[in-house]
Amino acid sequence: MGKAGDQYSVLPVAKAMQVFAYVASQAHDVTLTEVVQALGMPKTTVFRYLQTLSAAGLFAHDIVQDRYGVGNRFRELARVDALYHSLRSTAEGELDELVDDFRETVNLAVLADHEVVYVDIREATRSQRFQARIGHRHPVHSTSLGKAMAAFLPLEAVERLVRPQFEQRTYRTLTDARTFRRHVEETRKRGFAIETGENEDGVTCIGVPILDGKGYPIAAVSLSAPDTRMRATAERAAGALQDAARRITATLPPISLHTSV
Amino acid sequence: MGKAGDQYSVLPVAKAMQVFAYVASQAHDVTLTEVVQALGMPKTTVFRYLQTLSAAGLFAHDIVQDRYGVGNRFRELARVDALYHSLRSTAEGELDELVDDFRETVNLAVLADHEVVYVDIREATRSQRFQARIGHRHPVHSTSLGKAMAAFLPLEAVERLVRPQFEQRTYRTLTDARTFRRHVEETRKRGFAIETGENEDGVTCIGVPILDGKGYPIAAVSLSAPDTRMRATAERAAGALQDAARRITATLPPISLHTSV
DNA sequence: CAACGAATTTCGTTAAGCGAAACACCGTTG
DNA sequence: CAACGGTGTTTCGCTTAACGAAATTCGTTG
Repeated sequence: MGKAGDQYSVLPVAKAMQVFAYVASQAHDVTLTEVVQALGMPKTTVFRYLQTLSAAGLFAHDIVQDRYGVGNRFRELARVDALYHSLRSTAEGELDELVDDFRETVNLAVLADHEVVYVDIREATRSQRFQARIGHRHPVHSTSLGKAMAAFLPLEAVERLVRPQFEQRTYRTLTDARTFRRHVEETRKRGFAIETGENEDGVTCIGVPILDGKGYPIAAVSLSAPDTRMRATAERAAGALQDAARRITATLPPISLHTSV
Repeated sequence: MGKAGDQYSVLPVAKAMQVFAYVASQAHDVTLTEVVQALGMPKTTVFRYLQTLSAAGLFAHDIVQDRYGVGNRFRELARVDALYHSLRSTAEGELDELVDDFRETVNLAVLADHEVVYVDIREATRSQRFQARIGHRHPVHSTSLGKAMAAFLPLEAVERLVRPQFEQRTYRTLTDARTFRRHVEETRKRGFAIETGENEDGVTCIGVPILDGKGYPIAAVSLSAPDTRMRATAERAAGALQDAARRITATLPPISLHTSV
């Protein structure tokens, strides 16, 4: 339990985290003096940390009883993390199998701020020249990942993604709202998304959504390969991706990001 | 989102919590520069916070990829909080009903560090002179709460509670290991615990355990009243407490504190 | 191999975190 | 009713240690 030390540790932060850990692990809401006695820190210091953490929303300060407990913001963060953690850890095995099976690049992504964010990537092939990286973002309209998720969003949510003029990534990129809506609609009926050189010249992608317990698309998996190689395996790929997505859905915790908050 | 401000806020802590919130809400593990760009803080500062939070175990630092993500310690705290939060919020209504029904003091407690810790208390009657307070602790051996939980613990765990000589709280308090084991055994057979003036002169308590999904006693509820008044209602009280405990158990999340870690 | 981007390390400045102590505010007690 | 003990809040100087610019290392890329 090195409280200080680690060369670059910021002491106020480290100590505040001790307070945090203490409060979070108590079954009851705590008082200032209780924390002081438990951790042996000066009263003023603990007071300030409790105030700071409350102001940040991680704690809730019950003014009436003068007690501090874990706050909603913390629970919200924990909920989101639990979902994403579960997503990544159970997706891991599925991604591996897909790579083994198809020897092509496999992507896992979520939707954030109207963009596709890559969460995990398995590269089977050599030239990783133009591959995305974890954390990188691509547009919704030019990726199979984006279209797969959009297709299973409620209509209002889809409309919030629509732009009068989408960014043109390649000469094949769809750029108008009308075409985007049509692609989304086709994807919904088909059950998986196809994107052919719309995001990157010469690269075709098949994407399927990963739905949470409530049927909301929380993420998507895709297989991407050069057009030439993809043509033969597109159908089988779609099936394999859908199977993987279903299995991932099955192990997700029963919480939804869309309903909460 | 008052980042600073609140009179007593400690800036390093407040800013570190921004970093914390950002990292926790991303679906992927993040890099230093990603956080820097997202939050607009100086590189050095963010670096130090990431180091500090990693040292505290709240983050996990993937050295290979140089990425930071939520750590196990955070998840552990979140798990504990979720359980206790659920316990308290669903117990609330039950406690109210018990107080309404019996017009006597009702207690909710957990076991921590070999002691009974009061988590919630409803006082029906006037003289709150000697009532416990939230966060206060009482011995296991002298309370119905403690005996109720001990009775449903595995034997090794019970033995860890045994002392050669227990504290004598009243002239009726059991003080030897032998008697304690006998009480625990009787409580297990009976299904609820009785304590008559062993913790406090003239006060009788009936306690029942609240079991988690795995059958471990995570908490206990008790009804306490003057000996005289309790005699008549003891049987009915035990039944009502057991019903309440069962209902609380049913709504608890499917996590156990005893298996994890 | 040069050049870039990203993470670490150094270092001097100065702001601000710190904690003792004083203060205010109960609820309690004799 | 007044004194008390225990809590939370506020003040106030001291000095520490947080800060961030810049330099450095490291790895990657063209």
